[in-house]
Amino acid sequence: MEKVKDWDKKTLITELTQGKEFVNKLKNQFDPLASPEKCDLLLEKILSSLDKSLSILNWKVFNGTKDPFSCCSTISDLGSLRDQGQNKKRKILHWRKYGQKDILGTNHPRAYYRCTHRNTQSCLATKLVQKSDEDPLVFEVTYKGRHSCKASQSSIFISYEDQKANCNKNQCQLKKQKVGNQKVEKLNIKEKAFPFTPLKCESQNAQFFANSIEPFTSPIESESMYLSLLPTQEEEEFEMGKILQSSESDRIEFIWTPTSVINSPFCADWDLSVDDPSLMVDISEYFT
DNA sequence: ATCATTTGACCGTT
DNA sequence: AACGGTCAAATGAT
Repeated sequence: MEKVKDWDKKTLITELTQGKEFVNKLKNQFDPLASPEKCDLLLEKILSSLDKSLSILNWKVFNGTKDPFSCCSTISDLGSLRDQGQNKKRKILHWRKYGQKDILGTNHPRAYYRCTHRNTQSCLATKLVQKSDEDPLVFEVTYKGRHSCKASQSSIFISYEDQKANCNKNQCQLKKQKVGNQKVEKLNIKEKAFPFTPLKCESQNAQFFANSIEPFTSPIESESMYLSLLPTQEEEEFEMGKILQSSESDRIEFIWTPTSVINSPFCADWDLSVDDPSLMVDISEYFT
């Protein structure tokens, strides 16, 4: 874990240093002979460095840690995550599995999850997780309903833009579509593209994905990852059971371009689960 | 002891 | 009857 922290810190310093260098270069471009293309390129690089740096810091912030370079975190005010660092207290996850089914015509079973606060706060959000038949590295996560629990009303979120930038570090695809007469969100996660790849990918972990991934309309904490984005106006209109007109144009699709996994500033953080036996579920056992 | 997961049973829909 | 979704007792983990 210490190595991860150091690595994380190094990444941040590297990014900021690079950014500074780009700014200096850009400064030198301010002569009448400099090409606008070169300036644009430098600007892009600067923005990229800043984005990456912010991603690191933002992750730390919304992960509830006081030390920006501390990997283990607590969101105690939400009563949702307990410190897993030194003491081995049980983590309270946001999702609880309540079933698993083999689905006709698919190669992998479908797992059913509901919000942990279903009974205590009548939160009816559920999600389904199923490994894709087309690409065994992809997990299809379908979200139904919105969270109404306290955690969902927390104000610990970062901005939409920052969150989206964070998501850019993952290779994922988010669709909003209709299943039956319900609108749901479908999130396809390519597990190999997950930023904790360098540390954790060998022990591919379905349970991890199932428990950690949030749709951006569900602003709640997650285990080791925070994909939640603040809901847009459009998302606000999206409610369970609310039947809206559906057409191809009605379907919203975000495709985030993959970025380097190894260089991702997120990488350092994904180690949270490494020492967590609850996350060490053999994926082959789970999905075959 | 408490909380989470597993898994067969059950139920509603088609 | 078959299927997908949920329940709940048994089991496992902390």
